[in-house]
Amino acid sequence: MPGPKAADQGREVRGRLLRVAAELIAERGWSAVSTRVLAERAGVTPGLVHYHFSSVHALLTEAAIGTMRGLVEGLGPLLEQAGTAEEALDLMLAALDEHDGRDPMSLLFAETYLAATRDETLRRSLAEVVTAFRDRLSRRLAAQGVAAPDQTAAVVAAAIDGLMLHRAFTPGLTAPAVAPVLRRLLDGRALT
Amino acid sequence: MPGPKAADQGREVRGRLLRVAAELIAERGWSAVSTRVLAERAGVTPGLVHYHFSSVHALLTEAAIGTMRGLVEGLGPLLEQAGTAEEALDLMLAALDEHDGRDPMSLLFAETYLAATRDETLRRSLAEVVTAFRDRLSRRLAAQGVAAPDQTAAVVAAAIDGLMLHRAFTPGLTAPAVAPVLRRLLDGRALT
DNA sequence: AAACGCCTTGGTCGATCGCCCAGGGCGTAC
DNA sequence: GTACGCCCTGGGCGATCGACCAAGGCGTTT
Repeated sequence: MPGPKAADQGREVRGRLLRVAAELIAERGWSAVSTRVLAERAGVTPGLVHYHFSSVHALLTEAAIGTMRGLVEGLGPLLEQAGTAEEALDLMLAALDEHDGRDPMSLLFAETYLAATRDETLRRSLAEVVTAFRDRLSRRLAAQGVAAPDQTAAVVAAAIDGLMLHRAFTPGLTAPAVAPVLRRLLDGRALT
Repeated sequence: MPGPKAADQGREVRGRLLRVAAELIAERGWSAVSTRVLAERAGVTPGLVHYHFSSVHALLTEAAIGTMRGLVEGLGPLLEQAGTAEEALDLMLAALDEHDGRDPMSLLFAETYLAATRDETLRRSLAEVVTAFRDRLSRRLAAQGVAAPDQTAAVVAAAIDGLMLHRAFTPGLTAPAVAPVLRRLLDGRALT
């Protein structure tokens, strides 16, 4: 058996590289994250990056998907606690208020969306994460009698993402401003 | 006076570089468009790029803003012709149907949004283009008695953009599927 | 003590990057 | 016919890129 002490340190460094990668994707953009900058910020030498990961792209993929999955799965339980559909929407609006389109998490999402259009593997992983969240939201809406819950959940999720993108260059787009409009999306109770 | 013939050819090459740049932003991503690839596809030598433009970034900015402005201003008159708010929404849905999140135009928009978060000048130009369109849509909605037209227009525009992004990895998100849900956004006529 | 295994270092490879510049082609104005 | 102005070429600068590899540190197992 190899030394467990060294193995622990190795895992720690690997995790640090993943966290740094998520930061740098947001700061510099997916394709501008380089081996050397990653290593420097993680406090290791460049060679280590290709020891722990098969390529920079693989590191970025694991970092992005892992971070996004963590956030989405953290949001899930909160969604279950929401009594009404309006409360569920309020939860999404709170997320909108925390992210102005230029913060690390917003940028990580947007960068990953774009990178996914050019990489089949990433696209599948991303679809998994987003679909899982959308299904949770859909079930929540269905339980509240909202019509066409799947489509409604898809539109709400897309609208929140789109609003974050637009907020980056349209400051006035705050949660309180758009909340009344978004609430109309839940008004389809008597329809099909 | 210099030869008008040479000047015309120069303008032609400049325009070709702009068109090629818009293509490559979509194909490779904003920060992965290089001097040499631009020149090769435009059928000129690399040196010409820095003759017509001060930098690659300046070329990309002019190409992106120009293309987006062209599309948005082309959509404007169509919006004016729309009799009802529902018809205006149908126009947006038609745009959604033409773009699946992985076509050149969708990617150009998304890439420019992201690049704008890292460049003040680009951000301002982009805000100008998007705001102009949103104002047109807002006036159209206001004329139809939709409540909170500004906020509604902002949400509709953001939702369409967000849906395009999501369509890239969620194929089922077609215009017919989400149309009934989006139509609820226009139902705020009796409210504030 | 010797052998083993994992983590880590530091340097090097060829390729590519943005940008610059000396010089040639060519039509127009003197 | 000579000079001028614009367009364009091709080569070259230093910097940076992803990936690779030989060598060493070090705790664990024999």
